Amino acid sequence: MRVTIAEVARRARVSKTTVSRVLNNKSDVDAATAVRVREVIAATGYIPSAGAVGLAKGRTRLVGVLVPGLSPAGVGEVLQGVADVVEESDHGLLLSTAARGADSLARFTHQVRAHAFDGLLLLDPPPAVTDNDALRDSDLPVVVVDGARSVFPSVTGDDAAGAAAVARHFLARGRRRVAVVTGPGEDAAARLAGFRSVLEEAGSSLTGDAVTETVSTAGGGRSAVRQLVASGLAFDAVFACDDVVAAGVLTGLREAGRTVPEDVVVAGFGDLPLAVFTQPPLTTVRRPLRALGETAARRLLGKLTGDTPLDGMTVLPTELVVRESAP
Amino acid sequence: MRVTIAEVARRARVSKTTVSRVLNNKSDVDAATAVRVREVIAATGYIPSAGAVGLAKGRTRLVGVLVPGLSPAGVGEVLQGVADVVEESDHGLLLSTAARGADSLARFTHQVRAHAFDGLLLLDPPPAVTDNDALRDSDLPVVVVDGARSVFPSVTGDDAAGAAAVARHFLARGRRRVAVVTGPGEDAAARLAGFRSVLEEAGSSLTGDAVTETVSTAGGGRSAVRQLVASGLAFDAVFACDDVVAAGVLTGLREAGRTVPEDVVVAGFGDLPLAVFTQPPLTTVRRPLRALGETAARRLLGKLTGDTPLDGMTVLPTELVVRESAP
DNA sequence: CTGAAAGCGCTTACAG
DNA sequence: CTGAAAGCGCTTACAG
Repeated sequence: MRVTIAEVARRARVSKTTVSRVLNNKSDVDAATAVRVREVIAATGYIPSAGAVGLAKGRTRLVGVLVPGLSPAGVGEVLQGVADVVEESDHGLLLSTAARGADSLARFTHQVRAHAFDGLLLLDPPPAVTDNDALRDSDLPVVVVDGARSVFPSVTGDDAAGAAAVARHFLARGRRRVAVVTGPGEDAAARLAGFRSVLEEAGSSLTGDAVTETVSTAGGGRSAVRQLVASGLAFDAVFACDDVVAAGVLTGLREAGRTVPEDVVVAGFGDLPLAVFTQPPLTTVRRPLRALGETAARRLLGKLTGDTPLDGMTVLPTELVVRESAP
Repeated sequence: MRVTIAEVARRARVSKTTVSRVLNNKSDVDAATAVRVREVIAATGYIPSAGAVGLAKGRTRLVGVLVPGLSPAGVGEVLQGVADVVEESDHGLLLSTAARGADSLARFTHQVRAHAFDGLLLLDPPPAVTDNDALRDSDLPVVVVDGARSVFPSVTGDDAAGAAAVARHFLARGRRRVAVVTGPGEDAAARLAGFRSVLEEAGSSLTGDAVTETVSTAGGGRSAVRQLVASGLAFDAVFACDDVVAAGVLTGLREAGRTVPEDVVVAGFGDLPLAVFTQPPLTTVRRPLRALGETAARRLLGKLTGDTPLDGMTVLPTELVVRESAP
């Protein structure tokens, strides 16, 4: 049989109220009484029921996390950062996935309405989530990681600065005929913008031909290079807005008989695990994935446990990682 | 103000009992009454408090999942499989990490004792977890994924068969002088055993010199090759018990001036995302990661929602994936 | 310093 | 078919 607060109270010959006081470290308990209660707690291995405490206190000590999916590279790292902070604060992590579209959204909305958690972390949320009525109506504390133009407080990496660092690196190495392979979405757009700004400052510029938009896969990078080569455009550097795409670019260049980094230097974005395994290894931009998760979680918990107000956007620095693809 | 069952009852002019009946789809409710109650529920957007339901029913509708960490390759895939099944069954997923050693374990034990979830999934759990007293004492349903010799019901991949397939592939290609780079741990041992058994059946065998144990990193694979080359052993094939190690083996061979796959063929294990990005891409063994998660979750939920008994070990097939490193 | 009682928001016998 | 009451296991005014 499960031991309850009533059982502890009986054994310690006090009321449940007093046991509760000891449990919650309230003052106003006689030292000797407290000791006795603690002894009984230790002897019985009593742990308060999370559910009952939650109901009585009106909070769950649970933090919800909504992720786009668990397999995409990077999600695990961010989540690890979140978990580290949340676990340390003695909260639980309730994980939800947005992988199944409308169905996922319905489930998620339900959880919000059911008060399944005290606070919420949104990883790269789709608009359907951030515009969600249930979420807006609730006064649930929310922090977004990597959500573009979100109405909620957010934490993100300085991707534009990272892309700018790549551009500067290219220029410093004397590469002037630069091509870009970009993906769909706002993240890629922000990177492209950061990259372009440096080029323009330097009096160089990116012509329309030099920018290829493709899908964010290795296949996309490879065919973008084929297209670039076929167009006859001369280029001695390629910036891909994503490491996976960059890996495809490497393959495409190899097939086209161009050497890397001699003929063409290549840089990616993200510093995914694969970046060190390509041939040659990729120069890329590291996003502080773990720190993004940690920071977001810390801000949320600050709101939950203290009263740190929640607003604005935190931007974490990115870092240029130089490897052989663009030394 | 939050709308409660009492409020719904008041508006529908029935008792809370009746609202509860409608909520839980009990029969014995007048059709017209049920309609009226449902209308009020819809109008108010009422959702039962997860905490209160949990307390009253004695279950949380939460499934706990303990992972070794979120960044290691493969964990995300398994977790995705788990999430798909758990979310579909209308349960929540309470995620815990074993990344912080004793501290993590204490937290985890606490959750078990606090009845924070109705059932538990353990991913590649350390002995400290499976031997945990709190866990054994509780009658919590548990399913283990990839736990060697676990006392709990488990789901795992047929690694030995996968390794055997690699050995057969090598032999079929006429490679007789085979070396193995293995890691620490029982997983690696199982793979080595499967590999070795095929070789012995074929009258070939693996001498002590041909087996190098190293750490499970690219650096480990690289130095293992250096060592192998330095030893003067002749070899025309390398089986690495892990893709990351295999990637290091590739590097080591390149440095030693051996071509892959001409001089030496190489196979890894795991089919991690990086396997397609190495040069040449890796022949390897695919473990059914997502299916492992799905199967484990399905078994656990079968126990929770139905009464499917829980025992024994489910072994899922692995698959040889042939790429250019060992065509 | 301590306890009886009410309350958190539900569900479940029990009685009708 | 329906409701009053007790109960799930805690916490929190309130009174002493």
